[in-house]
Amino acid sequence: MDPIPERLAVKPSWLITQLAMHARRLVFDGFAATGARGYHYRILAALHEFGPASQAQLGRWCRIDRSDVVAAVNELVELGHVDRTPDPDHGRRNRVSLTDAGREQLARMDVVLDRVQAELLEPLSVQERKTLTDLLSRLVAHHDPT
Amino acid sequence: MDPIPERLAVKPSWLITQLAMHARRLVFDGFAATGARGYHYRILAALHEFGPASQAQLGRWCRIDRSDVVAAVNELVELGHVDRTPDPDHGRRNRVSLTDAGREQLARMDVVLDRVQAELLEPLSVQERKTLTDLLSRLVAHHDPT
DNA sequence: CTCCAATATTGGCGCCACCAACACTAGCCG
DNA sequence: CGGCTAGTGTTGGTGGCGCCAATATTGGAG
Repeated sequence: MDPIPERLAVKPSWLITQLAMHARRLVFDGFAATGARGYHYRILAALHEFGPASQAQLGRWCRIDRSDVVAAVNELVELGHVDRTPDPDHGRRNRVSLTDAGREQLARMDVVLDRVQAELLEPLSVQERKTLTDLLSRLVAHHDPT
Repeated sequence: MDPIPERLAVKPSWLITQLAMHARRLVFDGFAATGARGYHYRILAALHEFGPASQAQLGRWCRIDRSDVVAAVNELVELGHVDRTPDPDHGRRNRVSLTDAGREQLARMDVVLDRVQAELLEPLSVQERKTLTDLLSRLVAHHDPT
């Protein structure tokens, strides 16, 4: 019961945004236990992979607006997951770096996210998951000027 | 340049939410020309397909919270796209119905959305689009208890 | 030296989703 | 019939996410 209007149910843009909503809910609920949110994971992941960086660089890597990076880094500093120090070689620039606690938090969030992926794709076979990921990757790459 | 952290790029939940962001942007930009937004289209589509209904019913069909339906219907009434009249058979309930102007607006928005789908899926072949839509439909159905 | 690009920060906006509380109504069931 | 439960409309608030403008400051190019 409570069918979805055909006009919507048929449109890829609807399917994608609806599924994204379910995904965000799963991620949000999972992260809630760790006291974090999406922006935190993105920044921790970037720092872990690329090393210490300025906030502007983090924003470009994570697809987060500079002004939102400020707030997220504030929170991460407060939580002790990152350090923010002035860049010695560059007056105005900050140097954000991962702490040990941040690394641990990242590991915790990875566990959560693995569970979320499994739950999100539960109805699909391994082959289908691969197909879906491939198609999505191509679309994201196409729409991300990067 | 400005690569996406591997941890993110690999996760279906990231791909889906990122693609959803691009989709929402395309839809938003397209709808801007018509002076409407997503909620409006959903409600107009439901009214066109299922006929006049209460606000609570619209919310269930469109996956919109009751309180948000209030605001959206207010805007649609203001725009002259729907009528809101008290349900004669049911004291508290309203009866929301589509106007001629609403039907025309829905047609305009359909044109916009068709263009958006084409742009969104541009890199994919016809067969791939079908595959993607099928996979997404199954996932959405799985996560939508309704 | 001057001008331009980049950086950090503040403050604000909008969409979408969600929740709690209230007032009221309909319908059911004892 | 009376009272309770479920459903309805409405107000008001919260939060995540994405985005933009303005400001102050700094580095580097020309």
